[in-house]
Amino acid sequence: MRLATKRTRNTIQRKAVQEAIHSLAGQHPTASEVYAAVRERYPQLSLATVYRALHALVEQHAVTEMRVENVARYDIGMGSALSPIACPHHHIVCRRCGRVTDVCASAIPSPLLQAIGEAANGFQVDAHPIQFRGVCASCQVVPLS
Amino acid sequence: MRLATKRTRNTIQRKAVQEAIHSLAGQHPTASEVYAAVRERYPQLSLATVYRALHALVEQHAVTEMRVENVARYDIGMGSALSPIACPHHHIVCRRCGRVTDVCASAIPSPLLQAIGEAANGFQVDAHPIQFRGVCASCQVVPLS
DNA sequence: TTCCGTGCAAACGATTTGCATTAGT
DNA sequence: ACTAATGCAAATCGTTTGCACGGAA
Repeated sequence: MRLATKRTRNTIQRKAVQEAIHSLAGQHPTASEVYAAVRERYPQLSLATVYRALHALVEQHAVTEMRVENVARYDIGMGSALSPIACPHHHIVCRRCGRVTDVCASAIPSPLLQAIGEAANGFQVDAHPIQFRGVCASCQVVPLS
Repeated sequence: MRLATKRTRNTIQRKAVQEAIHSLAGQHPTASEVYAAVRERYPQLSLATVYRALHALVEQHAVTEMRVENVARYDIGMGSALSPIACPHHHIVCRRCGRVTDVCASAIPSPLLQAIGEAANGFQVDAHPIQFRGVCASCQVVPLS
C-alpha cells in the first residue's frame, strides 16, 4: 500500500512528466509511454522516477489514473484547462485495439445510477468514471480474426 | 497472445477448478483464491494448471473473466444454472474494500448505450459488462482513513 | 499409441522498493 | 542544513511458458 507523503518539491523530473502527460493528453499513455516521451528531452530520467512522479501527480489530482487490462494508464486531471474533456467523463475501451476514448459524464442520468446502486444491495455508485467496452469506429470495418 | 487450442480433455484437475468456481460463485475469486480452494481437495495441483484450466473454461464460456486493479477475477459463465445472476450483468467494484457485486444488465436502456457510442466517435458499445465503481453498503458505515 | 494436459521451475512484464547520492526548500 | 526526490538495481506480484513426463482418447 502506497502511503501519502508530502510530495511537494517541484523537481525538473516531475515537471517533465507533467509536460509529457499534457503533450499526450487524450491518448491515455501507459507509464512506459510517458517514460519514452520524457526520455526524448531527459535521457537520464529513470522509469522508477516516472512511476513516482505519476503517483505524486495523481495524489495532487493533476493527473488521473485508470486501469485497462493489467496496465495503468494516465491522463491529465479534470481540472486541467488543456484537457480535451475538461470535465468528469467515462471511458470506453475498444475490445479489439485497446484504445481508450473519453465520453462526457453527463450522458448518464443520476437516477439511473441510484437505481443501479439499489439493485446492488445499497451500493453508492460513483457518477464517473464508468468503464465501458465495445468496438471503436476504426475497428468496426476490420474483419474479425 | 494466447492462441485457442483444442482444450477438450476432461481431466480431474479441470473438473476440480470448475467445481471450485461453482463453490465460489458470486465471489469473483482471483486465480490464487481458486488455487487455494482447489488445493483443499487436490494438494498436488499446481497454480499453472489452475491458470491453464481457467483459460480453457473461459474459452468454452463455462467461466467469465474480469479484471479489477491488476488482477484477473473469475466467475461462473452466464449459461450456468448455478449463477446467482444467470444472465448478462454489470460489475460494481467497491472503491474501499475491492469487492465486486453483480447487477443485472437490464438496468441500462440500450438507447442510452447508443447515445454514448455516438458521443464517442461512433463506438459500438457492449451492453455488458459495464464496470462501475462506488462504495458498497458495508463500507459506507466505515469512517474513511 | 497419440498428443493433450500436468507439474515444476524459470521467464516475464508491470510496478515497487532499498539504498546511497543529489538537490529543492 | 534538512529531508524529499532521484537513479540504479534488485525485489515483488500476477501470470505465462519450456520441457520432460503421465494419462485421456
